Amino acid sequence: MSFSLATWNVNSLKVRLPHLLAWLNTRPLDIVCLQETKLADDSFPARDLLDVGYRCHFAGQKTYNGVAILLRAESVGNADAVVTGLPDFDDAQKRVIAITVDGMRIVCAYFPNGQAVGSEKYAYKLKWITALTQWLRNEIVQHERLALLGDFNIAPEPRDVHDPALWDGQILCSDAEREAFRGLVALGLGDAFRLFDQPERSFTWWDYRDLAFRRKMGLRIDHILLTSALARICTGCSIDVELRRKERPSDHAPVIATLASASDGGAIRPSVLQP
DNA sequence: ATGGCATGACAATCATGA
Repeated sequence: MSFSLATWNVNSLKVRLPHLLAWLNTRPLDIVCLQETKLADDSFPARDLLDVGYRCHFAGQKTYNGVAILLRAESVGNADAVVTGLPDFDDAQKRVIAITVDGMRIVCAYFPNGQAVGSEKYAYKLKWITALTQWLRNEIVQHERLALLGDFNIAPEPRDVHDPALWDGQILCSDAEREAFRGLVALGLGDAFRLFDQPERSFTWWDYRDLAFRRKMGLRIDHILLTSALARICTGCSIDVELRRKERPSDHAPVIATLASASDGGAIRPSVLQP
């Protein structure tokens, strides 16, 4: 038996709801983290998702940001210890929701974009990531099995960028952002995608403009990070680019990680977490 | 240096994204 975790920046859940429902019908993922829902909580389509078999937890606002975690009722238990927002970081922007379910801590995050290196939004981005990292340091102590999924708005390495020279030092690729990403990894988290051999030019976001998707001009900025206890039972991680091909797509494609169920005993493959 | 495209709020442009 296996268990799947996914993350997808939908760029408006209102517009992308048909895509999401069709996707979940053909591919029954167990836990799905969404970002940029852009919906106030009283507008969240909980009914439609329940009709296709998912219970939802969400923290949203009108127009901007907004995060949600969907749980497949058939295979996943009830959520506990729901947290929205970062403790000790006063912020009106809805970017974080965390739950405990089936012995796992699931953290869904929409990192700030940062706009431009040196801007006020860039400073906010770095401060926000510092607050996230501080909070997770304690969460990881309390939850051996923790997954951080979301739109990180960081391309961790040059190979995560279609044109590394063009993007070098730019927003999403600056030294401070990449250092912040390594700071999260240093908590004891592994990038699930890099636990496995992957095709070159694997990306999760492509600009709507300039036929960027068709020209394979993308960035890998959406990630699934796992503690070693989960990385040990992770059997695969991939990007579902098919959703980016559809009519009126999100500019992001989902990332999916597959875990062996705890009952399988775990030791599927050795941990390859970086020190 | 700027716009390209998409979304939402709002009612013609503007903020934001990455």
